[in-house]
Amino acid sequence: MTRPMTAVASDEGIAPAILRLSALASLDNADLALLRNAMDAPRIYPVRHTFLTLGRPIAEPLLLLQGWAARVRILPDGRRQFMSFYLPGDVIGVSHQAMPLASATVMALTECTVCPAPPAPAGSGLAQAYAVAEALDEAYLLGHVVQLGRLNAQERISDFLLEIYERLSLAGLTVGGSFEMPLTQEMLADALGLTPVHVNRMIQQARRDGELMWKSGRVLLRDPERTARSIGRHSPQVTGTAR
Amino acid sequence: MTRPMTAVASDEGIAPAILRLSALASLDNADLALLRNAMDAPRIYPVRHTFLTLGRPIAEPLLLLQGWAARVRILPDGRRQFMSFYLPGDVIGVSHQAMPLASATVMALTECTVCPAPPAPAGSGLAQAYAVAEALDEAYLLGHVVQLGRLNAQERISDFLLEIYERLSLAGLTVGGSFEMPLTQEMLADALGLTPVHVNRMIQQARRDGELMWKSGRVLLRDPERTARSIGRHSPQVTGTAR
DNA sequence: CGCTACTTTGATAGTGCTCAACCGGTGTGG
DNA sequence: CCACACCGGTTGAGCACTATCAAAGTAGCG
Repeated sequence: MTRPMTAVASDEGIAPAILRLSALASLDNADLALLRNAMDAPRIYPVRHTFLTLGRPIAEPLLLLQGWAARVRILPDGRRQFMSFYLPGDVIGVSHQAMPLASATVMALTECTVCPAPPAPAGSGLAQAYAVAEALDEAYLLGHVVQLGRLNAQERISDFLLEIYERLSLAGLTVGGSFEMPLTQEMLADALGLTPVHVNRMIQQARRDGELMWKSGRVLLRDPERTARSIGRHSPQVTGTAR
Repeated sequence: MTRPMTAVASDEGIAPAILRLSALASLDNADLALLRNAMDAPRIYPVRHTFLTLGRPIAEPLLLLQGWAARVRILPDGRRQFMSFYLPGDVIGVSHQAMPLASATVMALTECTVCPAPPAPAGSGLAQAYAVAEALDEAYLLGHVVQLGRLNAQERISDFLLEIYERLSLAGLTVGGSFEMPLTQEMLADALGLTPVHVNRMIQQARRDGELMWKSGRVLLRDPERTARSIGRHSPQVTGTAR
């Protein structure tokens, strides 16, 4: 457990989160006020900070403003598996239980800026946004199961990058087909159930195939549409209204 | 879509579901009355019935009384992946959205008896039971990701059978270390991200190792504790109170 | 400038896949 | 009552994908 630093959040830091939540449901001024208010108390945590620990109580849900975090499980022999990722605008630690215990450990993969997720009034747009976010979360988790179970290495990497691309787009964090990718190839391997070496080789092949560019923490997908079609990817759709 | 048959549910049909829910939270007489009442209108669906279809609206949550169902995804080229299983006492199609769309297709793997899941009064034991059930569901899904990502074939099979054993125990559906396993090896393969042939070989090896017996739809785990230890399995724990 | 962390490369091994065939039980119809 | 079909389980041979081990290259950073 590490201590937060008090943050002087610049506007560009919190915009993605608001943008993302707005994309999930229409937020009115009251909702936005709640969010802005909560964001007045941002906290910054360093890499490897543990937000939640498997089996320990969940204090309060957090809204991720900046950075990446992930649900992770470490096996006794050291094998590691990332189960899902949290990007700006995602909510960490929602539960509908009275005394919830964390169903997984959540760890900061980069420096992370967070704030408490403001409780949403029943029926509000914000409540709806939370619900959609939760449903999306599950949809991505289901997608991850399919990835691991039935896609080969090449397909897993493409599918993963497409998912991230799509999610970051909702938060306005993509420029053209490109976005920041703070994960190392080793982390990617631990998300995709592969070894770092093999991930490296498949990425190089994708590069040779002109599918993507990947340099110094930034990924450019040459033709997301085509790639998506080639691996039969279809994006989660969990609400009748949004998008 | 197939038509339900009207059922004359015998008591042994609904007991497992009540047992399971009671194991998740303490239900009072009002809760039990709600359940018993809902169970008065059981419906029986044949194998391969589709309860929910990916992207289509969810009508009402269902309580599974008898049989097995699963969330499944079929890829364009025919590859199939089971993402999670529903056993007696599980609730199919919970959502916190206003107009929820199914995040996956749910299909009956055996003949299934279901009834509408009675709406739970806020704060009731039943509501708590639903919440815990939902959390458990997610915990098992996370476990599935780890299985697929970081366990080898042998470990996946053991882990899967242990999970099923544990879940059926909650519903009182195990006798000693044995329980009914209606899945074919092919379905198991589609759950574990393997081929049927390889599943077969690994099962035979487990048999030779004296780890399990598997005959005519019934599995006996010789020493669940030892097996669990050997693969470092630890059971989900998502509530401070129950169990 | 020298760490350190990350990426890249090579050689070899092994787990799990593919294809193909056979076996055994069960249910059905002649 | 037997023939046949069907489904699920079993077996064998060969191969491909991915892992493993080891080492070298590269980039950021104090």
